[in-house]
Amino acid sequence: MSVPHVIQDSPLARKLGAFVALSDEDLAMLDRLHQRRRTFVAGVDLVHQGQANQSVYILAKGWVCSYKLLPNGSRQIVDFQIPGDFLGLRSVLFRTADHNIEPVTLVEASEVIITDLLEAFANTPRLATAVLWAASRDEAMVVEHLVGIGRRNALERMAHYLLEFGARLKLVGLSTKEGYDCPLSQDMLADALGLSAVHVNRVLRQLRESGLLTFQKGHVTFDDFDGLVALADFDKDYLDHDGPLLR
Amino acid sequence: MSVPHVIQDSPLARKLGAFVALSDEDLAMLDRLHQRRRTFVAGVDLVHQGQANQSVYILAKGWVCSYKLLPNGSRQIVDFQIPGDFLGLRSVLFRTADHNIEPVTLVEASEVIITDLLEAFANTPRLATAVLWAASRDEAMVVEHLVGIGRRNALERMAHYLLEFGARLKLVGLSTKEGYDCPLSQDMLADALGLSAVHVNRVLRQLRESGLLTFQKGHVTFDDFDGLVALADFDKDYLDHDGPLLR
DNA sequence: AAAGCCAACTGATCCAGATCAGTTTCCTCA
DNA sequence: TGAGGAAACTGATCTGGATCAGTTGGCTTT
Repeated sequence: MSVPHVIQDSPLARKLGAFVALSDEDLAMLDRLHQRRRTFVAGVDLVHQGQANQSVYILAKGWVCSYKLLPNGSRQIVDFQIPGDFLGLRSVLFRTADHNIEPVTLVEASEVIITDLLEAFANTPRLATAVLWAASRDEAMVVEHLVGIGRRNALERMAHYLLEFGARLKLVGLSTKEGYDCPLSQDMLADALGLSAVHVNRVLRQLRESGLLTFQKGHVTFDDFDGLVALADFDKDYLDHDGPLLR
Repeated sequence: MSVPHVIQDSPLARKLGAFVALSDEDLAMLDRLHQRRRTFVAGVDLVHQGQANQSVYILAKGWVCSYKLLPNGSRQIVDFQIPGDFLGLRSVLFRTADHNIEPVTLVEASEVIITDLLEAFANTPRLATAVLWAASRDEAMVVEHLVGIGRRNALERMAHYLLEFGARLKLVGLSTKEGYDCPLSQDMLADALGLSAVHVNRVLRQLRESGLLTFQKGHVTFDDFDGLVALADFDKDYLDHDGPLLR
């Protein structure tokens, strides 16, 4: 299909395209999946524990978080989703039904009926491969998160986490070496990193005062990128190795 | 196939059978996958970070752990595998290549060539479904582990973790309400739970002295199962809900 | 322009768990 | 049978981060 046409430029297309060369058909298919656009306001749960969904969402704009509540009142945020990420992909494939999903900001997402998705996969296997690759990358991030909470101190943990967002956002064109916009409150960071909000505040100050990064007014600025990478022992490659084995 | 035959009773067959009614064909297929039996000695890495494998293993006997090393010398154990679990399933499907795998004990496992596995899946879709279900359950356990490290104190964390092993082992007939054999050293528990070995020791003593559980000489005994469940806020169901959505 | 709110920010104090520096127990093997 | 080694176990001390109890600053609402 060398007929010139408008190239789709959704965050998802960007992300997948960074690892698999997508054909025009693939792009067209992605486009079709983006039909029914929906909007969600911040703070209202999208998915509750135990809910069995019949559709997936592709995040186009805004941030979302997945968390679990403990009966002692505390909350652990397992992951954040940013534009280009799938919401609920896993809980559609399986009855995972295990955590809540809540928009952090005003969110725009495309609803995809599960059958449409499966059909798309059947017709464009390369797309399916790319999506599976993305899913496995998400899982690697959860593991890295686990390692961070288990064996890194607060400073390293924060540095690593904020660098990781940088890498993820860069893939969808929302971050540069300089920094990125980040709508997370210190409370949310605390619940993600297993820290108290008070300590998050101090750690952020410490990072700022040592000239490594500044997180203020919803914006993260890398003041000394290499210094941060060294402090956090951040492996720039782990989020973008060369794609899946299956082809 | 109502012809009487010897029913296969590998741990994997047991585990999968607990959630999906496997036909005789399914069982026969599982049997065939168990052909090439191999043995591994404790302590020698099975898979190193970055290694791309062409085969999977089905654990038949012994325990294995998956861990990551940090440059500061500490180790975070991400997960343990017990009989009936797959080793390296994920890193075959994708170039995940992200953590090391090391036998904790003498291990017996069946090597399965990736192509054989995929063929098996194609021929016995019910089996494929069951395996996917098991994989998603593994992922849920990693998330639960993350939550534990992030938001539970040492005592709850330990109680929860040991209860989880109980539930997993029960599925393959290696645990009862009374307890189970557990080959893990206090060091390994420490690296899994994000604690120091010294503290693991004290926590274990505390559990013993409060009459909840005894972990001695490689054996875990539940002295007060309900008390433990209450302390750990353990959801007995989360490891055995009713199976996958896909059929 | 005052009232109300929420997130960011602070200082003071506390404590769970780390670290250090051992001792004890048990198991193996020469 | 006794020497060596690895886990298990201990007491003493230290500390990273939690908790408590606020204040400050910026934004909305009326």
